[in-house]
Amino acid sequence: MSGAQERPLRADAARNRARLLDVATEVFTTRGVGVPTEEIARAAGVGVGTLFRHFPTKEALLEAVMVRRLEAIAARTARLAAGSEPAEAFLACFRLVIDRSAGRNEFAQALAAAGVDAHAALQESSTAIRAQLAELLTGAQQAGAVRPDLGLPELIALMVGTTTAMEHLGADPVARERIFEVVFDGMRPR
Amino acid sequence: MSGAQERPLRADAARNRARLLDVATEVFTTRGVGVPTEEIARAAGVGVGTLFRHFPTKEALLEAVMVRRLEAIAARTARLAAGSEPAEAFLACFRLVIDRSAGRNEFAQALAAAGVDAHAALQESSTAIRAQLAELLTGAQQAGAVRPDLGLPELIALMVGTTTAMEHLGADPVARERIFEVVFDGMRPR
Amino acid sequence: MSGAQERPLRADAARNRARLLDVATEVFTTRGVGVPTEEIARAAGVGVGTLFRHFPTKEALLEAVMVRRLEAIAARTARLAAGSEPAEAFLACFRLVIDRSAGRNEFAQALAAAGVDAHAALQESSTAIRAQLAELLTGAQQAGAVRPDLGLPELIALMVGTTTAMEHLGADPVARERIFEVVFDGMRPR
Amino acid sequence: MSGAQERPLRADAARNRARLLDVATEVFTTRGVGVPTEEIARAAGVGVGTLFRHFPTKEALLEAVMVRRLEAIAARTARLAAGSEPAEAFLACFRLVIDRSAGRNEFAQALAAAGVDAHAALQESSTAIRAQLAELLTGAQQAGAVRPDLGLPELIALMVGTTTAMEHLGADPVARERIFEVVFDGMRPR
DNA sequence: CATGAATGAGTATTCATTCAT
DNA sequence: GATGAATGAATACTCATTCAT
Repeated sequence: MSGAQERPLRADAARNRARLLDVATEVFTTRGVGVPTEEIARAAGVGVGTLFRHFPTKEALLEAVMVRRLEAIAARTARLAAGSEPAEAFLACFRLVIDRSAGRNEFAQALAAAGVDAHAALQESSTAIRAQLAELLTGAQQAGAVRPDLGLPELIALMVGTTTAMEHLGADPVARERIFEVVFDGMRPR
Repeated sequence: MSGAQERPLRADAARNRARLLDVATEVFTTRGVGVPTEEIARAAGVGVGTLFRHFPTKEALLEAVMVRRLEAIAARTARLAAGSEPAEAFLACFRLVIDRSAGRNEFAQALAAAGVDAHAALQESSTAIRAQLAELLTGAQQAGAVRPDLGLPELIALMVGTTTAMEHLGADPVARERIFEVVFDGMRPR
Repeated sequence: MSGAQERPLRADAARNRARLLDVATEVFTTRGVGVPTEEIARAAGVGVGTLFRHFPTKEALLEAVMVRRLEAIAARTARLAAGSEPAEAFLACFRLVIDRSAGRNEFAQALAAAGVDAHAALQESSTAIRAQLAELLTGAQQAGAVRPDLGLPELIALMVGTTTAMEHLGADPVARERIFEVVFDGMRPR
Repeated sequence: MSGAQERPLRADAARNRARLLDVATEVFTTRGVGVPTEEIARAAGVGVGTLFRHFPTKEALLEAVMVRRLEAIAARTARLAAGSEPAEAFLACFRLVIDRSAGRNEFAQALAAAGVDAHAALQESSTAIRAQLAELLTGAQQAGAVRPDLGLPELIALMVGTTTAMEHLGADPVARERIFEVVFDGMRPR
């Protein structure tokens, strides 16, 4: 499904790549994208050279992290869409995106920004998710569960906005749920 | 409450300070906080030395910019609160905060950062706004226009989130209005 | 005569700039262009930041060094051209270029390379010298002292080549003089 | 004279070594010595590891390339010396060296670097050529075709210089020939 | 033997901040 | 007070060389 032909990658190389991605995800998410590459490499237990062998640019690393996130979301979304009725699936997916996008805002924003600039891989997986979202949205609208005048751009904006809101709320589950209620109620037809 | 007594500041010094604040607001808002101090100074028509005389740190400059913004919002809010009935005032104020927070998100978020890390001056004006918002919120709730279980933290989170959402929508006024509708509808009692 | 309007430059700044140029000339000439910027800065008694304030790029520094050399050569050449008869002036100038171009070859080559790629300033002073050389060449040819079929490109190639030859000869003055004799004899009409 | 006894080298190993040398010659000549080892290995169709097994150092690779060149020149020179009269042989050999040294100058200069710093193998083949050149030179001088006061060092310097000159002239065959004429005329007894 | 992943010292450049003019 | 030159720590990225697979 991906256009590039990658050779299997040696066992240790694959492990390093994975560690790098994990560490980068954690670090970018909690401390922002300003963290030095060297620190990421150290945290992953490899030298900088290794980091740059796997990801030729810091930006490429960031992109890879986001692609992985987006793909995870897309996979879950697909499962949700398949297993429930439209309205439910739509809301479940909305929650999913919010939960998975948790972390530093500058980071989460890339979800939407992807559609605008971004490079190949990101573009691709971002497009995939957008398509899924569009379908879910239409389904929920046809089921009468969501206001029919809400477009995909607004939906994404609401998702990004909700993510940001959640970040500022911290962990309090009651408050978080209240935010979801407000947004979900607001999206219903009047 | 602040320990230092400020002497009146010479006329030209005051003018420089004001220009610096104006330019910094513009620059931080449109291009983010990553812009070099030197560039800000140049745009304001002064040397870097002057910038650092007025604001001992880049962070201090950023803070000053935000304080000014918050104070402007507070003033408007006060006027709104005085001149309209509670529910209307509440919504008008919500819009106001969103519109005035426009620009780079990292920036707008400082509103909420209040209790967390911010410095004295920011703390202070942020607290002032929070008080006003709390009052407006309570008023709107007593008037039956807003769900009674919505707390101040959730309100602020919604504001920050809405700001973010707006940023991602760009200028399209119809879409922006739709976001407002969703959030306002969602805040109403069920 | 130079197109850019430079303000006078503070005394210390001028001194630093000059030191930087001197050190860079020395270092590039004797050890090649691979020498780290930091070392050049240290040798000039300034921080790297200062180096980069004066020359925004390592390449810019190299260019400045060469421009200075070229300008020095051009000035001397002009004086030579004015004070002697064509044939003599031509040969004197040839010697001058060789002597002034001494140093690491990669470096000296830039003289000719200048006409090909190079940036504004270098281009300019390089063009100036080329014009002078062309005039001297023509004069010498009309005086019957140089083969008439020798063009400016060949002349410059011979200069660069002679410089290289001299480098490989070291300081032995007799051998050096013999090289000059060979080249000068060779340039005479047959 | 060299202490290590080399075992015959497996067929594929020999092939790899040869390919490496060919590629390195091509690459160093056309793009300079700054090209990364990895790229050379890739172009030769082997891994870096293999490159470093055959040549323990990048410098060693460079040296090997030059030795091969020098040996090729030496072989041709020997044939020339055997088959023509002294004066002709001398000039033909001069041309040969120039033509064979074509390419990046830093490269051609190794010829002269002989007595200065070079390592064993280079030293050796360089010395061999020098001996041949000395003989040819003497022959030409005895035949009255070359000024008798020209020593071997000057001859080599002239060769290196001529190579450099040629590089700066590009491909124009007429101009190149003119350079040869100048140098050859210049070398004649007065 | 071949491979290519890992390493990490080394390099150019930026930018907040200080201080001599 | 204002200026802008000087500073140097910090940072992304490269590349010769080593070594596990």
